[in-house]
Amino acid sequence: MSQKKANEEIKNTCPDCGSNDLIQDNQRGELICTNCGAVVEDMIIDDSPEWRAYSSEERANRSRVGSPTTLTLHDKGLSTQIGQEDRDAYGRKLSKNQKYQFYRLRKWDTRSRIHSSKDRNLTKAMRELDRLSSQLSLPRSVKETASLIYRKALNANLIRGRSIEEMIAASVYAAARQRHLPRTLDEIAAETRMSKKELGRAYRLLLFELALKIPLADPINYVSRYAAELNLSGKATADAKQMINDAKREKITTGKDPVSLAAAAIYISSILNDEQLTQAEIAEVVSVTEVTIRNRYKELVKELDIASSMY
DNA sequence: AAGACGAAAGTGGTTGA
DNA sequence: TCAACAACTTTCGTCTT
Repeated sequence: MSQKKANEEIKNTCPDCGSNDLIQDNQRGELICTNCGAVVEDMIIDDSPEWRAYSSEERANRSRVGSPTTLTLHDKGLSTQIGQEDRDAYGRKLSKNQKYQFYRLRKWDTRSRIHSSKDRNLTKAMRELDRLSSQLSLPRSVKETASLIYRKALNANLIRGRSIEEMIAASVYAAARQRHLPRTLDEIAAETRMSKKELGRAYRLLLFELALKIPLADPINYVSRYAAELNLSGKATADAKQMINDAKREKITTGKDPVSLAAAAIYISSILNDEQLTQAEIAEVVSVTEVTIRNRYKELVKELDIASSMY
């Protein structure tokens, strides 16, 4: 029971919302509130046992049972289910009477599991989240974060009157940015049935109502992504990032679409490193116009005195 | 002929009176 | 609520390689 002891040092209520519903994420070393998504504690130590078993008896005693809980299932993956087989534990067929009993049990088991409208909503929402995040090939961390944001929105009664799809998409957008793997509004809108405009509106609602703290989209994150897509060398990618940093220092990044800045930096860097990409190629994969890339890159060249290193 | 260039006109969103 | 505005887009004719 030395494990219990270690855990007593750790908080068990969320300072943000007072919920006791905290889960420990040992991969990231964080204690997270499942109600509002706040990180209650970080840098915690994974004290789950690394058990060894020397006999089958020990193994039976020490096995850990069940799958890890996950926020992407509406009940966090904790529920039990009554099996569909009409047989008892010994594999014998059930009598007619028993069969009927089990039918009713199953029915009520399902009903109680998915009973509240919130739960029903979440069930649908998590399915949609699954679909969307795999379409966008988003990693698990983003998915979990999106799920947290959505739960928070649900608790704040922001979903009623709006479509689940809409709010899930907005949550995904927010989560991707929070995790520094931004997807553009366009990319997400393309995978859903709504416009960039509607998505943006839903996202702003989330931002405002939930007071989410989301870092401004950093062009550097887009540089990594798009440079990889354009097969730019590591050196050229690093140069492009450096360029963005210089641009930030020169105050010329505010108000500009971070995507177009990334595009311009990639363009310049590709030329400087003898890996010349055409404006059209870049425009294609980052989905801004050539004209915009031109404008941005002219500006960068001028403000950062890049011309001198070109000749 | 492909790519780069930039002018002109239009769009959607933000800001400030 | 309206007008001004900045960023971005679309389109297109022209220059450069």
